Amino acid sequence: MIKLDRADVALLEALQVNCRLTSEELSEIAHLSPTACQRRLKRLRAEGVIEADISVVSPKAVGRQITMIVLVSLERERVDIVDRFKAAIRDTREVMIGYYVTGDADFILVITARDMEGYEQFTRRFFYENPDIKGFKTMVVMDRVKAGFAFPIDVD
Amino acid sequence: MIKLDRADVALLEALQVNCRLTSEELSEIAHLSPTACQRRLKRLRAEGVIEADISVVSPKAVGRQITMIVLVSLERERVDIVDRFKAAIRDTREVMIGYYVTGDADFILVITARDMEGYEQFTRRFFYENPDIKGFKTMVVMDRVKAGFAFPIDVD
DNA sequence: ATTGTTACGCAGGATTTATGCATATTGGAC
DNA sequence: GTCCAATATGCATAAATCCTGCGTAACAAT
Repeated sequence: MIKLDRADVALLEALQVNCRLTSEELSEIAHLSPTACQRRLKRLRAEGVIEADISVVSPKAVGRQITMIVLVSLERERVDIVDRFKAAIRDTREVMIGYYVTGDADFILVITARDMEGYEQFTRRFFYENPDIKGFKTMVVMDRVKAGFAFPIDVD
Repeated sequence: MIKLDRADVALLEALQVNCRLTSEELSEIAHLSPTACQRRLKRLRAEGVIEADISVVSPKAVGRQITMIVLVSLERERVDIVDRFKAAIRDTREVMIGYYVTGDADFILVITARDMEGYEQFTRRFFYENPDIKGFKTMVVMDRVKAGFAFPIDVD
């Protein structure tokens, strides 16, 4: 785990919400000069603390009308099967989020599709044609109440 | 739904992965001048197609060792109760993602905590003390296989 | 205390973004 | 098809922002 001071935390919390802030704006938040802020960000990105800087696109605005939560159970929890499914998740662009979990299912996925027909086609390709999968259960997202990855960060 | 041409799509798909690309880099992707790319992004942001530009921070790197998926069931599916819980989701920073869903549960949440103790404290505050909640079920995330919001976008 | 390392702020250069203008393209009416 | 208004484009340039080098300050170890 990386050692973070108060300024790092302030920067990270701000950037989790808006990563297009200028160094000037960040300097006000972190109480450092703009240059120091830049350097810290450079370090935080190099160290993998900041994993990515991404734009969140509204699925609905671009024609992806449905979002599905899918609980997936595998035939067996063997390492090779798990790893194979992890790779499938990473290689499949319709899968926005994929977590390997304990509990009711082995994996939980968040998937977008144009419509139900699109989702059905996806299930055919991704689930039914995959012999590693024992079953899956779908929940339709009716409202993306909150979609982000921001969380509170504590000073070390 | 917003009308998107090939260039818009190329831009959006690139920015879903990396929103720190320069206009020059984007111009190569979209086959437009850098200025035109800037204008398109300005429009896409103004129209809400791009909802946010965010940095994804590694929870583990900053001491948030556990991520939980929580299925929440409400006492009743009355509008006021649902809206109240949606507001609670939005107001609670530990909740990174919150979807209102059909199926086994009413809501599905993604929550980070420092450790099990931190998660327990959170459940006390957020679930047990909320009379609107009938029950909740937790799944521990063992591997954040894929965490992002990128999906494929079709040309209109 | 000293010393070495790391981080800082400042100044200035390099790069990127924003803006205004002229021109090109597109969409709608006929 | 033509014509015209609206919209989008690329270019040039101004403004803003980022990056780098340097000297100094701060910190950690002894």
